[in-house]
Amino acid sequence: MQRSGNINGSSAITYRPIDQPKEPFPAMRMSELVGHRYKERPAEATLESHALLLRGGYARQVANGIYSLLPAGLRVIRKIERIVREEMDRIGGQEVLMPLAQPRELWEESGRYQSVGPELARFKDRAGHDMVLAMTHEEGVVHLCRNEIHSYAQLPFMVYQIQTKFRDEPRSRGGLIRVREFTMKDGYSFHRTKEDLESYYMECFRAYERIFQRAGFSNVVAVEADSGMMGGKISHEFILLTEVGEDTIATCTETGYYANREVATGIIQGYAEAEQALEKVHTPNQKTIEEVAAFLGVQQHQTAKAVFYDSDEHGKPVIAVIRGDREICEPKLAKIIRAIPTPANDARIRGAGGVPGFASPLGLDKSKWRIVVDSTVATSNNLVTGANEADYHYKNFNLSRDLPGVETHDIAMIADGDRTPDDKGVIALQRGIEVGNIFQLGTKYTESMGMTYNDEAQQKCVPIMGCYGIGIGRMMSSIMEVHRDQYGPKWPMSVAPWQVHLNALKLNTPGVKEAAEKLYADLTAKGIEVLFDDRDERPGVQFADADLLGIPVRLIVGERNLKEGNIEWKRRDTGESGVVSIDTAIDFAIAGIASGK
RNA sequence: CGGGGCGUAGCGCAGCCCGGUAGCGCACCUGCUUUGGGAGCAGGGGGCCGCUGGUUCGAAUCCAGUCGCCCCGACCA
Repeated sequence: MQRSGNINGSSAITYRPIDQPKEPFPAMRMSELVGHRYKERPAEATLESHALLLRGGYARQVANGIYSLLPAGLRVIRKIERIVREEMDRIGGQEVLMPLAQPRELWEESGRYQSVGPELARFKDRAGHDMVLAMTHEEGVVHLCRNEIHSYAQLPFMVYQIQTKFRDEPRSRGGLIRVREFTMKDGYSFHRTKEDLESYYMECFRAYERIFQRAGFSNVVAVEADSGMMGGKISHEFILLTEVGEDTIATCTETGYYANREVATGIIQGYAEAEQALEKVHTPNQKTIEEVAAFLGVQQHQTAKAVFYDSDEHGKPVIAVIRGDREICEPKLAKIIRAIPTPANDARIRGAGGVPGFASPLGLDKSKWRIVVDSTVATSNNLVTGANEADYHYKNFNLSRDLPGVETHDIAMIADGDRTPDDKGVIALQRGIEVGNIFQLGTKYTESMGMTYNDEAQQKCVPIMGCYGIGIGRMMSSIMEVHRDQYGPKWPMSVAPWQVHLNALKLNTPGVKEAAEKLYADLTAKGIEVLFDDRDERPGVQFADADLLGIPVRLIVGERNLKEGNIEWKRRDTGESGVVSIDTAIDFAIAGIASGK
């Protein structure tokens, strides 16, 4: 299979089919399974998936945001990885493996040794060399590839890995959803042209849709995102919409608009009215928007508030102005001032002539301040704003009249009920978990790290990069969060740690053990991934454990049905159950597995 | 980094105010009885009461410090 859109004579990436037979994971006996399950909910778990992760014997915490995986958990992880590998291979990815520990020099080449904060773990090796633990592998991949690629004929290509990352997050939480050490699939593609990157980016986009669909997610949406510290322009996050998510997403099902709240734009209602004369009013000790609005008897949207930040890119203090009923979206502001907005302290504000609590862009020395006004202030009239004088505000501030020519941008945080950018729908905010992301990176890393190739005219060119991440452990916890009931997870067949859970009840009654052992042997011989509960446990214990292990198909050998030559079956997902003749049980299991659920 | 909470057996917790040398449930081990949704009885093992220092005749308990974990916020591919 060849990808269409062969650009500028460059060779395309060769896609590979994925229909090779899969090696089954080993069958095993529950009496030998390492990792116990328990009844009591762990105190530290706040999310259901976190509680089940621990209760089901999938993982154990070692330190804050650092986990070990037990066999049951690792099997789920391996299944997820298998799906990811197949889809990455299918779009022509080649698997590589780069180190977690890397020398400082590599990160100085890209500039990130300085630009990234304390979440980049740094240490010295025994020889005193500065080292880092990679939090992502752009540096690693450029280092790896820059000496392998010399000609345009070698582009494009994509390499990927499934490797540990370490990020010293200020705060991890939620089981495997947000951790410091985690496994990520990260892929990197290299292209000659922007167009080639864009077309491959879309291929990867579609591969991601297949991955999430195969892993059992029905409501993952791709949203426009902020590329943040990664650099680059276009990026998408794949967000699983769920109430327990940490990210907030602006969504509109009517128009299909989806964007991370950090970058979401929309149409915010304006309040236009006839301009009235500017008037200074005494507002003793009324500092917050709530206080001022109440004191003057106006709505919050009839005010403008000023928020101070330290230094734009030129070191000037920043005053951001927005209508009083709205919040500033700091990532948007960051792009405009080309610096991370950090709130300014009072001394800094006063030092430049501002009056905290009664601040306003009116009357500020424009040579000392970077003034950025949000569009909401432009679309409303007669606002109340500070007078830059203690205990005084102005009424009837009108931007175009009173502060003509000031820098006006969209720096507002979008809210429930705003109109979509095309004005055809209404935005609703939803919570979600970011399970993957893709970036059109550009040349940030290839350029800074000196990766070049020769084109047809012997000219040195810099490859254009894309990068593509998926959090493997985060996917596992997210699947558990979505597919579960009060008793445990309900693993989709594609990621289930085992395909069939075989119970033997009253193991020591005549015939039961023999029948179950034979079924276990036959299932195993057919290449079915079966977990055989061969313990002489009471039925309640066995069933509770089976629920916590969440295996899709359960087969129960018990005295009661065995008399008729039958065994019972039960589906973990639907709760359906029935009996089937022991002679056809294997075909029944195979059919259940083949149904893919 | 700011605010709050908690560290006592593998897990969940009581005891701490009011100081006297540690207890309950689950789990684990032995025996008997049980066996289709986390059984019953009997017996048993397991604790530097997070760590360090102080007060005291005596500290799980009071005081100081320190480390760790959890939650909220800030932060964040």
